[in-house]
Amino acid sequence: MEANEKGATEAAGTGAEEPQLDFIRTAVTEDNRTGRFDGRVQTRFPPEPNGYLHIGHAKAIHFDFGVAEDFGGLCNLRMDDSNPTKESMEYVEVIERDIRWLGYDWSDRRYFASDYYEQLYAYAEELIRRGKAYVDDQSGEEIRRTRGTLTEPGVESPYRNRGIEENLDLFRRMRAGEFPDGSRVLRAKINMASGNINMRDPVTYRILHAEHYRTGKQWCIYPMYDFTHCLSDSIERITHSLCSLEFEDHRPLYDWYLDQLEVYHPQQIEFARLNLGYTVLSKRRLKLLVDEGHVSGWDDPRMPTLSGLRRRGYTPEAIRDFLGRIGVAKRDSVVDIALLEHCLREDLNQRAQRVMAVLRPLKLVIDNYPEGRIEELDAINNPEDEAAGTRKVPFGREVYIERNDFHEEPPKKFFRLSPGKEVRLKHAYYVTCTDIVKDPQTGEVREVHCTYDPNSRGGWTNDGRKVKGTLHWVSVPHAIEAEVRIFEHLFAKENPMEAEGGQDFRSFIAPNSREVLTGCKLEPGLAGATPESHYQFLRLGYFVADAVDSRPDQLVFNRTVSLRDSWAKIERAMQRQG
RNA sequence: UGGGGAGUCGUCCAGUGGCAGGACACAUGACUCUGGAUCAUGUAACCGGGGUUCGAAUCCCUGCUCCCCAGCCA
Repeated sequence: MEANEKGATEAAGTGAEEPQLDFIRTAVTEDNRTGRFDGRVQTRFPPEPNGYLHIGHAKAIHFDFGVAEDFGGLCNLRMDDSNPTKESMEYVEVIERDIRWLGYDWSDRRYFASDYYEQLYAYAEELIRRGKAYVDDQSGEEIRRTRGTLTEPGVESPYRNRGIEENLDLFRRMRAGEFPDGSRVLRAKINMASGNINMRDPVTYRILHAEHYRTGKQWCIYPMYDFTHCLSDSIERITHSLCSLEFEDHRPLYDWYLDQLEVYHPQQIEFARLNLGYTVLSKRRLKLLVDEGHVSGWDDPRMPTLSGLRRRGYTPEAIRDFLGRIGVAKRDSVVDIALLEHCLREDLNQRAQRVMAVLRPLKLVIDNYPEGRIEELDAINNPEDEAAGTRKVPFGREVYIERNDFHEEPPKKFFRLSPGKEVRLKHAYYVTCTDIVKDPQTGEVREVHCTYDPNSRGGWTNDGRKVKGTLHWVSVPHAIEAEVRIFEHLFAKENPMEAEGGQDFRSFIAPNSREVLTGCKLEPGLAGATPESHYQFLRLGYFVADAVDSRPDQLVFNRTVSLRDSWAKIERAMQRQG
């Protein structure tokens, strides 16, 4: 029992107290206690196949599937597809792939609202027969105008009191395709003066001579969300219909349709959707980023989509851990992206193999090391996992080190390589900097010379010497080359939605959120690395072989997340002090 | 100014009449062949004002602030 996965965290302290249930599980528990649904729990995850799933959806998935599992129930996957103009099979396939990748299973319970069209139509006729719906001949413009405002009631349609037979006839002819798009709608007959605008005779069916990706040209009228959703839930015998806060004032309508039709009636429960710092979680806005080319696609490693996170190197375990930690409530909130990154590092730290890679190479020549001599040194694969074992890494007279691991004039507290200083080459030897070769034109450091201590083989001596700095390196003749992509947050502002003065979230897109480094040097063991394999590049961060662009003979790595960097922190602090 | 929601450390989530707690972040120290990891410690909050009560984050009154709703989108 992983408490976090179950959404029930141990009470603080002794752990002897009752587990703390979130407000959803508390409600479900109460329903079970009273026998409201005969102790049955059935949920559903209802995406519309009009875009890729993002981590906000993952929160919904986590609760939809998690609540069902906790109470011994089931969760359906249902494509909420009642708008033929926006949906496609491509999205259905990606949605399924991403949910599976996250680690959830709907077994054979994949449903489509579009499979219920015939039954929904029958329900609509029944609504008419009960005098609870009417065909309105007004235009969209007229309907909008007569809906009223937030403070003024709407006015009733002149067609509101048509006879049942006339309504039935008209509705059937709508279905038969006798009328053009927008000429008529079916409306629920509720209350044009309601303070809740959703209840002011909401449109239930509209005419749309559009081809649907599943039903083709079979239909030219399509049901609206509120009607479709509650009845789909009812048809599937859902007990708890979890959704986000903005549907709170749709709940009276959800309940109204079911009550009027006197059918099985699930309970809708709303919770706050996820917001994350430095990104946007809205399918509409993410689609804009894709369509306008701000990113390379829905799976761009900077995107908060599940596909993007996966390509970036996020693991499903890390994401689910995160989802378990953020909890659920009804207040709007913005979760610190640092928590997501923390969960990722924690997961990868346990299982990523350590390797050495130099991203911005600087040649280091060990003058007293015999020319042509090669040693195979032992390197630990993962200090967190002894079972991961060791590997051999070739070492010789010339190695690449990271350019910023050398400073001719070291700043305070810098204990890496600088003239006269001794550092350790990880797994190898102690070296002491003796000389620098500069480009006569630019003054740029071309190579660094040093001597090594033969007694420090393996990176250790027993003479009590304090060598604080440790550098990663790659042997020059053995290095393989790779492209490495460094990513930063897509937005420069923590809450991109706080745009002012006619601007929108796009004005905060960070200009350099993607940096491509070529000619990076990797230790030879990385040759043939398979796409989507995770590594820790020692001292740099976690990296993943890109699923799309990396080839065994032409490697491309994405930086998933950097290691925590306390040196960068010190640098920043010193900068602040001037 | 109609209707529906929500206000607890910097952030997220607990606490529902009895010492306001956890996680992340931040800070300090220990340790370290990754300035990683790990360990220890610390800083830090109940939207305001009244009231009830021995006692209020919790109950009552009142005010304030924030979010959502006027698609033939979901």
